[in-house]
Amino acid sequence: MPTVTQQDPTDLRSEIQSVGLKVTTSRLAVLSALASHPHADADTIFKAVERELPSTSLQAVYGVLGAFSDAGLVRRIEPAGSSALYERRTGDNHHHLICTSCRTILDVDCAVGEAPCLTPLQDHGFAVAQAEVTFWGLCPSCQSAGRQSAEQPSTL
Amino acid sequence: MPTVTQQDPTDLRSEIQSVGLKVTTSRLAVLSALASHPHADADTIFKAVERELPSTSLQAVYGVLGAFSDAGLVRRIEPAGSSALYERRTGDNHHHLICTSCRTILDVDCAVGEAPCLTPLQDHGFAVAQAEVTFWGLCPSCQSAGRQSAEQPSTL
DNA sequence: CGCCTTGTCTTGAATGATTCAAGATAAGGC
DNA sequence: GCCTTATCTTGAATCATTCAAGACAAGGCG
Repeated sequence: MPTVTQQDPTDLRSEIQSVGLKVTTSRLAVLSALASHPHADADTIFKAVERELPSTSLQAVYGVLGAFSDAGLVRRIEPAGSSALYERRTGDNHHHLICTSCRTILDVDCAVGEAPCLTPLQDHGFAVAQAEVTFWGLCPSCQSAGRQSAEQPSTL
Repeated sequence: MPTVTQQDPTDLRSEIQSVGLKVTTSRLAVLSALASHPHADADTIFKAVERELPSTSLQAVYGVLGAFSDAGLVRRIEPAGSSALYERRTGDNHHHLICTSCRTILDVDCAVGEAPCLTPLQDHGFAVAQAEVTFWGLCPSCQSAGRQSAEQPSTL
């Protein structure tokens, strides 16, 4: 087998096995593609995977991403105005900083330690399991280019 | 004209005028429907409006909601797994508490005063304009019914 | 080491939310 | 009350995502 991944394939393999999923070339390729595309949608991952495995179908990518999400291997986010995006960094409840102009996405550590934002002011009796925080703003390069927000500006 | 709204129609009328939009029966009906459906999607509003104005089209509702959003009259939110939802409460950057089982949505005041969460730990040079916070959990009645989360549980 | 079961992938098509476009209509300034 | 222009109606297109049926491959077992 030629060099298929930028990362030790053994790691990817055992990562998939550790959650009880069968190891397939599609799954290895999707996991590898996620490493180089930290916040990618299904189609972006499909195009990346397709370069190495031309027979791969978009539906297979959806299937793999779904299985990975269910298994907790990847995290699925759905920012307003985007299709679903997938990322490998899981389990730390980090948040996101999204540029309203170019839609660059960066990770932001959880604002107050471990699970900070977990407690809203009024919980209305809910058993809160997660707080999802998205910061919207202009990234440095869009600021200097004088670009304006395309979304999510009027809401504040 | 018969009684069309649960709320003083004059208020609705001036609210629409105040943002420089023409006052139409569709717009009055949509704004009124939003009062009784605090976090409704376009189709729900359409069905409510249709009861009073049978000639109304879904596309008109989309158009009205789009115009209201642009004008800042209503706020559009897109929680993961939902279609777009609209609410009248704007300008206070409040947050949302969503039941992962029945998808009930409640408003939560901004966690730390005025615009608290506005400052992430690392802003990466972004000009942050808004912080959007969504709390996911089980509502009281789903807890006592022993229901489980349908979404968004594995991510924490 | 090869078979068998079962999960996964391919192909093809359906769904649902949302948007686009063209012509008909109504709001509101004059 | 008329005219301009924004809005609404009707009809259709788009996009992400999911469903379904059959072909295929992973990995446990003999």
